[in-house]
Parts: sequence; C-alpha cells; structure tokens
Amino acid sequence: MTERKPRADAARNREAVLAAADALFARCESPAAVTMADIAAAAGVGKATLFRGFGDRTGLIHALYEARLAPVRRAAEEGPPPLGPSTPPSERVPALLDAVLCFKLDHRHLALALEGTGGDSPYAAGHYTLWHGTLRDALDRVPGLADSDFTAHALLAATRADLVEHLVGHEGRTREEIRASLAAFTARVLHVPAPPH
Amino acid sequence: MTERKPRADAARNREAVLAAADALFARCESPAAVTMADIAAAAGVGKATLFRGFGDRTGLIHALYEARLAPVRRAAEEGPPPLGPSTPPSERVPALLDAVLCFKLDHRHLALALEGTGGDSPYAAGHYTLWHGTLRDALDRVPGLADSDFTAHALLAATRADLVEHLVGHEGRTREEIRASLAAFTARVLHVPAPPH
DNA sequence: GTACGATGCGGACCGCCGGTCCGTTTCATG
DNA sequence: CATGAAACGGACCGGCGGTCCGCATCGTAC
Repeated sequence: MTERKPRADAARNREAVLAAADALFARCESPAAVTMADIAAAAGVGKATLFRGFGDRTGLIHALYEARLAPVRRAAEEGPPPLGPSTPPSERVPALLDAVLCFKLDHRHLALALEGTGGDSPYAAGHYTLWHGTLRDALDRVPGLADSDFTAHALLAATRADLVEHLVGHEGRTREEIRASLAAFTARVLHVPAPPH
Repeated sequence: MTERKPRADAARNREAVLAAADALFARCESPAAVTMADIAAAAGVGKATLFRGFGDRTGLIHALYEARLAPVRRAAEEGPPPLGPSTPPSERVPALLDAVLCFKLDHRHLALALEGTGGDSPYAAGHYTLWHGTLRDALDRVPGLADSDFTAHALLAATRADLVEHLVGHEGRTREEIRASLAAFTARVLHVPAPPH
C-alpha cells in the first residue's frame, strides 16, 4: 500500500486553507496582494501548514484551481453531450471552449492567480495539457482543418484569464456578450456559418 | 519650453542600463531570475539610478520593450506595404500579425519579462492598445467580419509570449513553422482559403 | 482509560528583493 | 574657477516566500 491514511485534523486544515485562499483571492483586487501569511491567518493555521500541505505558493494555487475545475473536467472527460466525448466534433469544440470560458468567468480571480504566477508558464500545467489535447483530438476530426495542434493553442489563447478580465473589467462586456463573441470566432475558425441567433 | 536638456552622463547611464538589462534577460532562463541589483551591477551604476530613471521594475521593462519595438511600430504606423496603412486589409492583417510574432520570436526574453510582470495585465500597456486598435481598424474593413474588437484580441492572443516560448522551447517548433501556422490560422479567420503552398 | 510513538502544528526566524534616503560627486554655466 | 543644480551610489528598510524545531495532538494498542 502506497496510500497513507491522512490524519483527521490535517484534512480539515487542508479544506480550511483552500476555502480561505479562495475567499481571499476573490475579495482582493490583485492576486499578488494576497500573501501566504494572509491565507494562513484567514484559515486559522500557521504558515508552515500551508507549505507542508502544498509545497509552495504555486502548489497551493494549483491545488485550489484543480479542485474548483474538477467538475468541469469530469464533464468533459466522461459526461453527456455536448461536452462529453460522444459529441460530434463540430459541436464539441464550441462546447469545450464555452465551458473553459465560463469557468474563467466564474473564477476569474483563481485563473488570474494561476496564470499570473510569473515564473512558470501556464502551458506547463497539467490541466492545460488536458484541455489542449482534448481540443486537438476533436479538431483532428473536423474535415478540412489542418494543424490542429496550433489551432487548439490559438483557440484556448482567446480564453486567457487576463484577456477575460480585461474584457469584463475595462471594456465593460457582459458575460453573454463575451460568450457570443467567442462562439462566433470559433464558428469562423471551424468554417461553420454563425447561427443567426 | 517644457523640454529640459538632460545631463550627458544621465543619458549615457540610461543607455548602459537598457543594454545591460537586455543582455541579462537574454542570458537568463527566467525573467524573474534577473534582479534590479544584477542589472545595476552589470551596467556599472548604483541601484538608485535605475529607479530614478525608470520609476520601478515594470517601468524599466516597459522602456526596454518600447525601445526595441519602436522600429516595428513605426513601420506599421507610417511605413510602406505590406505593414503600412496603405495596404488593403486582407493583406495587412496577416502582415501585422506576422510582424508581432516575429518580434516576439526575436525578443522572447523581453516579451516574457513584460507579460510576466505579474500585477498589471499586459492589456493595459500602451503598445497593446496600439496593436489592437490598428488590427481592429483593418478588420473593420474586411467584408463580412463582425465583432472586429474581439477578433483582434483573439488573433493577438495567439502571439502571446509564453505561448511562443512553449512552442519553441517545449514543442520544438521552428520559427518558420510557427509563422506558417499563424498565417494559416489568420487566413482561416479571414475566410480566405489558405494558399496551396 | 491510559500510555506512547508518530504525525502534524505554529510562529519565530532567515535570506532575498524591490524600493528609498542622504551624504557625496560630477556636470554645466558665467 | 566658483557655484548651484543635477545625478550618483550603496547602505538601509519593510515585507514576502520559505524553513526549522520544540510542542501539541491524534490514533492505536493494551
């Protein structure tokens, strides 16, 4: 058995830390304004508990992001259409992108914290590789579309957290406007005429 | 006259700092590994000179980026086709994007330092607004293309520095491969059938 | 219930970095 | 050459990410 049963208080603290971090990132303007000490204080634990449980700051952010992303990820991996794998590509590609976009809209503060971690690029993170791979595979099945790898990168780039933040915060776009824009852009890339709506 | 003649040594130091910073960012793996003290030492000046001349770290990076970008910017603002304003849109849009991409390929270290500055989003920077505005205006003149604002954002997002870095560093793509991929993607968005090559 | 080893805890502590301060040096001008 | 202004530089500061170690708590075996 490589599995070790974690102690009860450790699990409880882990959840408290994730909840406190989520709340703090949501409340504060910039992710950089949230310090490890802040999170520890808000969770009612010592600083060392953070680092023991998550390694370092980026580890904590990754864990938090991953925890919130899990439902969407599962819906895309094994859920029903239009997100699940049984969906035809021309329908699944827009659905996947819309799901990513909605997640980033709902969790802008987390996405900003993750992508703005500085040192390590967001393209090294596991979840990016997953989205990119899923999208690439779907694009491979779209007739007449070459270079699915770059296309997947480019489409995902249109959902970058700081771009979304800019659209919402500085250009004053609403959630539905942005979703419509991305859908139209995606349709254009897929060579499907946009629905008149 | 609002212009004040700067002292000779100040101008000299300014250039030395820019050159030293450029070299350091190019040499080091991560932009975060280059400290202000490093730059000051490499330029042979005191730390205070950096902050007096550029305000803070992001100011220095902005100034350096802007200095290196100036030629491309001028070519786009008042140069001859295919970059200049007299070019027809269907030709100018790919040319603008290719110019941005090439600049980021040539100055990856600077682009990474700029976009990875953390706190402030790259979308607030003046040069982004400029590229976006130019591209949007060109897209406005492409028949049948609505939502030029978002389209400009999305196309520019495909040239993000960390994406370029990922393609070159982790996927092993060559410069020409990436340029071809972006050109094909752009053509697809413009509904122009890609050239048979 | 109790004794005991292992696991986890917490906050004082460290090194480093961005940014500031102020006594000193260098430039420009008449 | 004298003098005021402008720029210099490195010691200094506050704060942050990350570590360390003595102490508390948990789970277990009897």
